[in-house]
Amino acid sequence: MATIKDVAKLAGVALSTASYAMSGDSKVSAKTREKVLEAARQLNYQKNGFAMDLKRSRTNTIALILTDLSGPYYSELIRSIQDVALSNSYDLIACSSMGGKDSTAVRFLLEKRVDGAIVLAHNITDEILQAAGSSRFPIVVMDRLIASEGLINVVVDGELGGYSATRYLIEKGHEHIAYISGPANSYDNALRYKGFQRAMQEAGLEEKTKWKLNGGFIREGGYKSTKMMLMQGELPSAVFYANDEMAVGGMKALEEGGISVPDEISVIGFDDIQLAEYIQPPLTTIRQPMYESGSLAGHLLFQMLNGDTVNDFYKLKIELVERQSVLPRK
Amino acid sequence: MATIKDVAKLAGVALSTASYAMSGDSKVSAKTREKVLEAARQLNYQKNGFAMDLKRSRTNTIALILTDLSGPYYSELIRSIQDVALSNSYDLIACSSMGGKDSTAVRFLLEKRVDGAIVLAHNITDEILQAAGSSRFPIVVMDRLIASEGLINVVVDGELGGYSATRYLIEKGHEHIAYISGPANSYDNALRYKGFQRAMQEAGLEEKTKWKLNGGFIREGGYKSTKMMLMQGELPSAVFYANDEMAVGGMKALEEGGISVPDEISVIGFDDIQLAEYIQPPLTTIRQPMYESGSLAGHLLFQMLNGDTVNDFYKLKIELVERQSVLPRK
DNA sequence: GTGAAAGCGCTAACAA
DNA sequence: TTGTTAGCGCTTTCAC
Repeated sequence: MATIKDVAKLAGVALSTASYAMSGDSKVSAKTREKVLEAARQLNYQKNGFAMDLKRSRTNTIALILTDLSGPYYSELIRSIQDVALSNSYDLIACSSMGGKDSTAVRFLLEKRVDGAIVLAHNITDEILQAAGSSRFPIVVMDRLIASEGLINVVVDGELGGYSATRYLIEKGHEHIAYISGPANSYDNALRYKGFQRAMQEAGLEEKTKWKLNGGFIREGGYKSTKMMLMQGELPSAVFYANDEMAVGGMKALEEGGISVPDEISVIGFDDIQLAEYIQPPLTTIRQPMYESGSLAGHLLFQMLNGDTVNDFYKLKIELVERQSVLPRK
Repeated sequence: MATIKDVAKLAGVALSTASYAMSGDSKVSAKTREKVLEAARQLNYQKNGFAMDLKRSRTNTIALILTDLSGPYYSELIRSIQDVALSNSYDLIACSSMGGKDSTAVRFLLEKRVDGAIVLAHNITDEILQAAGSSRFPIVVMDRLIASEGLINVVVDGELGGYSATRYLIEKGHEHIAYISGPANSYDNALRYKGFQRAMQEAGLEEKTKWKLNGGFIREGGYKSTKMMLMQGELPSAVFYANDEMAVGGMKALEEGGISVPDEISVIGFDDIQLAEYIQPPLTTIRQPMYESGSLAGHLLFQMLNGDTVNDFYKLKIELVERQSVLPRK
């Protein structure tokens, strides 16, 4: 691989002149620049990114860290952050936190291979985030509340979401409501559940433990826990799935069990994933403002990168999307 | 930010000893190592990734380059590559080629910020790929045929796919078939169209230019071109959308136009995206072996990284997924 | 087992 | 305008 040294030698100029010429510095004469560029072309020269970053100690890149790159849920979020990054002429890379402590994500965070990060990955521990974040390395955290230097929180009001979903069911006359939950350690799930409880208590409704099942936020989990609920005999009149993926799995289980949605049982989800609109019946759900929150996260990150001070906590509102999976109880 | 130098000083050892101690080299005594580790802890030391990469001239990272990170289509592909990377204990980052020449993707490729790449991004030009690829920087290209040192091709048999889809329609008795195409410059689209033409010619069927419309591979495009087709009056008995996204858009247009699928018009797609199964009616389509091709691409990349020689061309077979959007012509 | 020193490829301050 | 040179932070050879 040719280095800038080779280029300089071939062009018959000093190292620095070659460097200046290639970065378009105005102090090199047009003639010299052309000579250098020609030499670079001949040698098929490509600058070494690391050397540059090392020298500059800036990468012009931010990272988006997700639990699982292949998850289809985040596409709007990614898009919004991509837009912000692009308009700030920063590069964006996405990396997965699969692998926990040894993941790509953690290395990027700890070894400062980027200038800042947006994190939405519950398997990255608070300790790592706290160790990584600083005023010189801002991190926007979107999946939990955590306070530390350089960390700022952008979250969606999950409690209100859980409350609204439950309230909506109650207003439709439902009294027996099941809650299919996400993973026990999930902050998001905890919030949604808290909202669920608040609405239930407020309405003087009883929450049955046999109708609280764990679906781990995945489709398969929603399917299995619904099957289990079916086997228990008595059915609730409505089910609140703590996310849409589980609702999709659950509706499949219901269908297989010959239970019609929404005639015999009402279903509400959470997230408003793309599928929600297309599934049969279209799923009533709580929409998370993905684009907005991603956009906000991105803007905040760049403000911090520019040395501006910003608040360290932002909470976004949710919105109920009424479709056809909920019917008033007869 | 503390450097290894600070750590060494605090621990009272030489720079190199500190380095050895932290990388777990066996020649440092346990006592010295402990001293160093303690100092590192005190200083909250984190190694600088770039300096390491620069020195090592290896990054242990591969990149997956996609046109648009937010596209939901690739989730299986990403998953498979993620799996392979993880099992080779390599890091994987995903970056977008949005922004063309100035995109993150191009910088990563040209500046060798990773050890190798898998590319599925039609807006990266052949020239860039050819300039970037070499035996020391392998690239697996999945969206076109291109020969150059260090480049290997993994493609899906799009021509056969286009042929099979069309053939299937013809066997169901359809004679008037529209083709909604992808972007003009898309290699994938060209292939699918070629297959379409072959099947039509073979069957002695005439291809009408008014039934060849461009939908740009996006949902909106499928919607618009279908609207346009509707306005033209005469309808084909079947439509071959060159990808599922366009089919989704198209089916919406058809529904709005009061045309029933599949009773009045049959529809076939290409890709087998997740939605295909859930849309009404479920979409008959050509499945691309996403997981398999991603897995293959990953394995090949690592073989090249290990210095093995591999063939430079692989073609994977497609598969027709029969659902309910096609009916025999009455 | 430990330390001194070279150098990865680049940028930028300084000198000429 | 051009050239010389000092590092950026790290790994690794080589001498002790």
